[in-house]
Amino acid sequence: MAENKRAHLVETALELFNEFGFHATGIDRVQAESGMSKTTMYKYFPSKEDLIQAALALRHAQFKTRITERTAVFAQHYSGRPEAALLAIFDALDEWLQSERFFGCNFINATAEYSDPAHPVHQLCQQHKQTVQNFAETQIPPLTNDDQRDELAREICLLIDGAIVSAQAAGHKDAARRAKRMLERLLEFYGLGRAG
Amino acid sequence: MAENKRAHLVETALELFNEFGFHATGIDRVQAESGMSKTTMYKYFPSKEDLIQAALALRHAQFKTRITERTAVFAQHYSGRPEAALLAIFDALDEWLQSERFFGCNFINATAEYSDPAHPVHQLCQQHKQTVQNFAETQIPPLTNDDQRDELAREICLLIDGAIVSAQAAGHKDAARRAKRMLERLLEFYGLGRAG
DNA sequence: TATGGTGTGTACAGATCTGTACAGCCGCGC
DNA sequence: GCGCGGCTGTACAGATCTGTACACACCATA
Repeated sequence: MAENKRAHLVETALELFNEFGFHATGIDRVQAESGMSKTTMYKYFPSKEDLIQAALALRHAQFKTRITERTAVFAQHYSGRPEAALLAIFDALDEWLQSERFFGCNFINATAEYSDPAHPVHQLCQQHKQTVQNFAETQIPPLTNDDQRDELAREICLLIDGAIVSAQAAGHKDAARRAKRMLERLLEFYGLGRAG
Repeated sequence: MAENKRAHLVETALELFNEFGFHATGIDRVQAESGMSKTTMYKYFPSKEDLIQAALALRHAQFKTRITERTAVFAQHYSGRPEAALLAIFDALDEWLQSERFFGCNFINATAEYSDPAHPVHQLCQQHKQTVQNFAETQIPPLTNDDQRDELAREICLLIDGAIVSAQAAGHKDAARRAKRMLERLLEFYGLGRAG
């Protein structure tokens, strides 16, 4: 029961932080929506800061499993093509952007509220983005040049972030599909496209 | 003097909102840093919400003049090329991302704190992004197809937003230059590149 | 000198936020 | 039954936030 309570608290906090932001979400509201007492809450998380970091850690874990799973599923649609996994990343992204309760990337939103690079929250965001880049890099089929791998991975991240923000701020819910088309053209440049 | 005071208030508020976010920045701090009394402040802006909207309006105005001017300047470096203005947009972006006090796009940050699309602040953000897209579209050289113009403009916006977030959240200060390289390859697809 | 517009300085009301204190309840092993 | 760990419920301290009130100062113009 103990870990259960703790997990439920973090999940509730994550949802609220995601929708309303970190400063705008009060501890009292997390407590009310989680349905447990303030005492219990402060037992597991001695401060709001702890709760914020736990929520981001949860989000990071959720992301890793989900992106891995969904990418693997969607990659099957591009049977045999070497760039299958890369395209599948954007199908998974599309699924997310179109989802009911999409309020942008928690980590992007967090950097908006914690601009100081020395702040722990900001650093969690940087680590998350690095993880995304690493994941993208592992999905890139063999290339002659290692620098190219790194560069392509960064370009993919740029497209991902661009799609997220286009969907969130401009309301372009089809942004992931646009990013995917852009990627396909870029891959041709790297000799990885349909023509390559 | 009157308009002067008002302008100074909005400028101070904008800087603070940009660095620390909207909810985390208190009225008292704006008042203290602006150096004027609370009474005067509330005379010009009856509520914090008014101040926020005025700050975003100022940012929007600043953006429009700056992007127009800097793009015109940088476009001269690509003398005669039809895609000159498009490339210049990313030079102007680069200048911004590299600047001392860069804390991301105010409007992206605002949507992080005001997720409700019906909220006035969120709508200001959407309008801003639409303006960017319109500006990009006017910089596109003649294309046979109007749908292509619209699509290319959206792709440019996606690259811009991606670059901003890469610089802000991942710390990739060279993101604008990466986005520009990506654009150059995309332009070849549209028959607008060096090869086209 | 009188007046009115503009701004200052500050105290404060009232709400809300984080975090603490403390009395009590419930279920489970002994 | 009894003790005890885990949880509840709530009151409250102390800080901070938005917004208001009010007395006063400055200064141009009549």
